[in-house]
Amino acid sequence: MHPDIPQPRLPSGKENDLRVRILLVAIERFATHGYGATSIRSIVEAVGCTKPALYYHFGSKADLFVEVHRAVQSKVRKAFVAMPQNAAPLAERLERFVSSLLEATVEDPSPARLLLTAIHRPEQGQPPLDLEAFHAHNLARLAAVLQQAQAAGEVREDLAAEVLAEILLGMVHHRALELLRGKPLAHDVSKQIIDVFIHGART
Amino acid sequence: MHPDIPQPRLPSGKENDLRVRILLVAIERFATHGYGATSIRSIVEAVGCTKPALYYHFGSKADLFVEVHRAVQSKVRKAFVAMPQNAAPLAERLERFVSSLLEATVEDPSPARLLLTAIHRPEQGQPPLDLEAFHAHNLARLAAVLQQAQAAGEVREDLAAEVLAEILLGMVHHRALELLRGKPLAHDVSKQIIDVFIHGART
DNA sequence: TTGAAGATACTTACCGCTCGGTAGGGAGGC
DNA sequence: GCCTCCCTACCGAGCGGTAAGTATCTTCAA
Repeated sequence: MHPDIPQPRLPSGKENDLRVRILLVAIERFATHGYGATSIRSIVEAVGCTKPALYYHFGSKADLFVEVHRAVQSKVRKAFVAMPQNAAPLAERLERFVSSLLEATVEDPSPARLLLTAIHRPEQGQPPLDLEAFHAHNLARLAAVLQQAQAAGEVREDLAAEVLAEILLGMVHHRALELLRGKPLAHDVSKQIIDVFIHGART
Repeated sequence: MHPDIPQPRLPSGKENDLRVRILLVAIERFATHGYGATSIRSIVEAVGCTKPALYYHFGSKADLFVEVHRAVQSKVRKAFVAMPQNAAPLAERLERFVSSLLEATVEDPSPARLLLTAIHRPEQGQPPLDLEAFHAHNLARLAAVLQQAQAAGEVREDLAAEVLAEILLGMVHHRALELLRGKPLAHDVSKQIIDVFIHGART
């Protein structure tokens, strides 16, 4: 009835305002500084609330971290799921896939930072996350596309599709890591990566 | 003059026994847990000395960390320097290079862990290390080999040698990261990587 | 229509612990 | 007597987490 009144309390109105704000700040902080080096104090200071407010919505630092990962994983998973539905030629499918991952990282580096760190550099004391399953799922998606290309005679069959998928994902991960370090993307970087992956470095 | 006398003090005799022991433990700890999560207390406990003993030999935690990196970088640099002197065919040179890096990592994962972490996940609060220069130097070594192969007509020239070197190094870094996560090396993994790098995934 | 009960969503103020680092002293060789 | 090398004992700061109180909204009996 009075839509522009401050509406000081309650979830219903704007979907748990403070909880969402904490989560967004936490994503950025955990992504930038890691688990151990991110203090609850720094989060609540950035949000503009107090510690018990945070502990009211998230039971502990570990719980908050798990929640952060849950939010980010579901977002990234979509890029991997969307790929196989594309019906274009192999090179173009792979190129779009790589491009979508890299450009999403340019727009918002936090998910990539969070996931790559959690996979390659889990910290002691941080809660377990089962990224193995997440990683395996994404790898399987990519491998399925390559296997399909193997069946069509476009891709060599002496190496398993999983091995090839692992190699390609390695190229992408590495380029993403370089991007996170600050190296800007050339406009045709996805094309370059896929071209080398498919045709190799030979003449 | 008295080379085999115990000589309980002073650097000369056994090269500063305690200092070396601290350094070795610190390499392993910093590599395993990172800078922030490694406490001086845990190091001296593992070594079997006290904090002031450590602070006597290394002025601060940051200084110790820099010293650790200095020791490790000079070790790894050798693998990159040794490669170009090899006069075998391209595929074999690259394969040996990859193989030497990966197998050194199996023997002692600390250097790889330390360097890859410092490059991809520097922590706030940790001292600056100028890994940019280290990374650029290693990349240039690899690029030089590829440029030589380009001149010999073995490698495509539409992509710069640096771009190809970056891609290959990405494949190696990624495989090393997987190794550090626990995925064991297949006996022919270096061959697979180089084969895909040179010939691509196509049929 | 009201007003007490209760749930919700926070606040201020504190706790115990671990951290990097140090003051000051002592043992032993030159 | 001095220098090297290392010890015991301590410091202030920052950490994750909490006890206890408070303002606001919801519910429902009188």
